[in-house]
Amino acid sequence: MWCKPKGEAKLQENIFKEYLEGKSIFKRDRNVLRPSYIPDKLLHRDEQIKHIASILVSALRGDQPSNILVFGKTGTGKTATAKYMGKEIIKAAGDLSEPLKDVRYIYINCEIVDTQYGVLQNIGNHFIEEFDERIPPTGWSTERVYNLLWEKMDKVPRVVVVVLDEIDRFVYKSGDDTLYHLTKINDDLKNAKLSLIGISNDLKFTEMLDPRVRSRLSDEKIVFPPYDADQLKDILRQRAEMAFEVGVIEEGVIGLCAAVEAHEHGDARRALDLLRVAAEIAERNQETEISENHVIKAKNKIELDCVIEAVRTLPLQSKLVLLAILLGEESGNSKQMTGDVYTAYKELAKKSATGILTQRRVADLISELDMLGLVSARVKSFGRGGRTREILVSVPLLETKRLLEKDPLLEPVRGFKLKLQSTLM
DNA sequence: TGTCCACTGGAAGGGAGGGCTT
DNA sequence: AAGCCCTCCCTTCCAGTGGACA
Repeated sequence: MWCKPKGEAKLQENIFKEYLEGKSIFKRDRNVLRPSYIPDKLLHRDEQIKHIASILVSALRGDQPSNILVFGKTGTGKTATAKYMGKEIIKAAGDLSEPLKDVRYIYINCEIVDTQYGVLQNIGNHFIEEFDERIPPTGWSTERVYNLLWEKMDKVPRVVVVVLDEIDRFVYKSGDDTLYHLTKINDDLKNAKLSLIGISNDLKFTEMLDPRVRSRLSDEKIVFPPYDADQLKDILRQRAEMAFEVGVIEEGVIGLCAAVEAHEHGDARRALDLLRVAAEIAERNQETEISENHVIKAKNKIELDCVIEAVRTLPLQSKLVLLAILLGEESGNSKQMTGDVYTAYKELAKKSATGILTQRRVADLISELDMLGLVSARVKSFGRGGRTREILVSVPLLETKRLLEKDPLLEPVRGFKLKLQSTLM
């Protein structure tokens, strides 16, 4: 039985009091500042919304809309628009005087569901009422899932729109077999019709597709350009009005948030995060106004939090590789090669009593660290010195090392120093 | 111009693990 | 319990690469 010590009970009673009693900066649900919130009106995306609507309207007539590929960098409103279109089309289908059409709009984030089986299972489970049971997360053959999905989907006349967000990730990871089957499924369906919307931030991914899939998938292409500073300002202002009381935001705060992100990426998602975190910092300090200073603090916090989260969630072997790179840098070798890192890694792996991976695998892990932005690894040729990656650390050395050494599994290598120095140059 | 280095990066496949069917 | 299927992580193999150097 767990008992509360008396003193602690008193502390717990009061611990939130000062924060609860302090006036909140937020008017209501602060989630309106989260990128996942879809407002009733999406700003500066009229053209794209109209274009998609002109294609999807076929669904409301019971016909198959053309497949669509949507391109644009992160934070340009692709996902928000896709979800918004989903809300609108379901609403429009419900408003039809003649309730003849069953329109389904299925959104799948391929960053989360990135296997062939997963995508088919996810679509299939949207027709749960027509199955006797759910399709299990694993265990069936992909063919079986596909056949069942096709059979159940085709039971009644309907139009199914499947949105595959981050479709490029899915193709890179699992190939285009599923897309081939999904784009071809209409040949076999008698009652239902399926159309696909692929969302990608990589314009080149279609090069990887089988030509048949490419031509079927990209009936229509829509590009989402990055927002400029003025557009970001409008978006921030729209959300700020929903989120904050009047007078909470100091003059210039929204402009600064927009300017920072417009300068770097034109990314609305990050601009909203910046504003939200700035507000949270102000609130935590029990201040009643959000100032430009809070925005600057928020920017630093977001950057550091990203690094901390990325490092913390790395698998053990990747942590060892990153630690090897940090230790190499610490020992004065600021431009390390794959060979240097592998030598250091082997020492660490030996000491930590984990299995030692091959150099081939470690090279892949270095690429992954590069993709996460924790290191910068560029392939460089040194002539007779060979061709290899030159690896530079992109994160604060000491903080990251300290963070890694906190991992209990890395306890055996805590305080480890490299004996070897690079022989390069 | 050919050689050489130290890899890179693609492909194939093994094995473990998780979950389902028979 | 055995067999099957899928995914993930990893190894092994090997052709290809870019630029310095002889």
